[in-house]
Amino acid sequence: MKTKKSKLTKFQWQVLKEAAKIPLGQTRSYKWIAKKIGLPKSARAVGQALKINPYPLIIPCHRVIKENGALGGYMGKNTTRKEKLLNLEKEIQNNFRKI
DNA sequence: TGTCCGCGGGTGT
DNA sequence: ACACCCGCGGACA
Repeated sequence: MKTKKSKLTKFQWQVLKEAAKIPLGQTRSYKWIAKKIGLPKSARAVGQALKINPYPLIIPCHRVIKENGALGGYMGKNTTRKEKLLNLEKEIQNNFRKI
């Protein structure tokens, strides 16, 4: 992927924004976001958008899972990353509650 | 439960 | 402009 312009399309931003709105420890499905941006059938494009997200630190792409509950994929099919990250977020929630 | 097709958009050629 | 790709989803066998 060249992405020499590093400029994402409107669609991409919509997906990233919705993903960024996902509360800590919460999860959303690709379709959920797709519907949110007005394209309920573009779950695929949503996943691709999250994949190419330029700000993985602020875009909780690991919070986005499949509609059937599966983690879908994070790096290929290594859903282990997602599980760990989601579990970590659970701890973060717990920390907030403690404070 | 496993496989196939369709949908929507991206990127490369 | 065309073809292939993708971290899906739903239907069908």
